Amino acid sequence: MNAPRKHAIRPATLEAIVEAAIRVLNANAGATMSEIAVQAGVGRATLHRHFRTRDDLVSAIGIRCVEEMNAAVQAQATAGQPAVDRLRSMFRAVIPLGDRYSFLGTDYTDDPKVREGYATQLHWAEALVEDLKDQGDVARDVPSPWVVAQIDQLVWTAWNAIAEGYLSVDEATELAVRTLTEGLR
Amino acid sequence: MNAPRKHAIRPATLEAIVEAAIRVLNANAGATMSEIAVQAGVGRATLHRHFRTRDDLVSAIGIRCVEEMNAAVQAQATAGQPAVDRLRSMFRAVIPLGDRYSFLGTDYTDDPKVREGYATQLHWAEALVEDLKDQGDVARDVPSPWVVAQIDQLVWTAWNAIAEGYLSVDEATELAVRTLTEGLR
DNA sequence: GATAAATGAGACAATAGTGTCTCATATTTG
DNA sequence: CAAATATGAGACACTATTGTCTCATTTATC
Repeated sequence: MNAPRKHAIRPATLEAIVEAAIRVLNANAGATMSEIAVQAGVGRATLHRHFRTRDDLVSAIGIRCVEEMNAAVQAQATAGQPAVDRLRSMFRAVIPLGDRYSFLGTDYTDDPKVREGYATQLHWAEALVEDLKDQGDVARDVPSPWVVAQIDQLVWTAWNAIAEGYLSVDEATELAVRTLTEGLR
Repeated sequence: MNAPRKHAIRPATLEAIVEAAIRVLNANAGATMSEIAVQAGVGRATLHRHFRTRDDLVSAIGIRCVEEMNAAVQAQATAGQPAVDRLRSMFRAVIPLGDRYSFLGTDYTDDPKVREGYATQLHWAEALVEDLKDQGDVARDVPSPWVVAQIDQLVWTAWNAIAEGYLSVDEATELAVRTLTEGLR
């Protein structure tokens, strides 16, 4: 089972590759293996040793990002707090990840695990929206898909605001919650 | 000046190429010239005859989309209506264009005309936000870049809702205005 | 209908990226 | 320190795409 296969990867190397791939692919969805290798500070051959093809690499980091997101989301989902507080917690946990998973929207990986992870997120978001409606934080006549989409977009807007430096994480989180429930009036 | 150069393009051919390019590139930012040619129903050589390189073609349709957007936006900006009504008119005009210019976000063209057109839009949006604040439709303590970003995102969310068929253009427009000002409570 | 020009189809070289391999070097592990 | 092995560097064949060119055919224009 745990046979020491040839070309086991060094943790530091794997980490460098994955982080570089996330960084580079978010900046440019069509980035080449060479670019990623350079940014990771490893040889191009090393990339191919551990991820046979480019698609394998893209899938791998897709899976990683989705799992990261789900972990952040579900860590907040357990508490028996009011729905708005869970929404706020979720925003605060997910917003800082904005720059890591934004490529998932464009560089769509067909990997079933990515789809599955995304479906999980969607399902959780729908449940939260249902709770928000129950509590009267969101009106019943608003289609749930609209609310879910809005939450998605707010994460991105918030991360952008932080990246551009005109809001702190807490301010952006608060403004996101406010935008969704009360609007900007 | 107007010397009849060789290889003047036929209007129908140009139209077919541009429309196909917009369609194909929105679906797949990395689409090849061959794919575009097939979708346009023209030979690949014809593409290169009128757009020397692939970048030229991408720039050209980038410019076209931005100009289209600006035309739609500015047609609504003239009237001396209240700010909210202008916001609503703008949404109704721009939302249906969602599927044509969404690629501008990803397949970023460095063309100065695209940048310029985008800057124009941004400038107009900022002015509208200022008016909304003056009218009390948007609170003064909300950073204007946040409001502008929110408007941007709402256009995309609204178009998506229409594409997925759960809202009409009018419903989506109304919901967008409502989301921005009153929130979803 | 005759002429001119735009187009389609295909051949072509050039380029860029992928994936494989080898061997010397560096690093870990005992 | 010694043995094992992961890595870096580079060569290599292969593929896909780009951009150019030519020539026969279609389309527009007079």
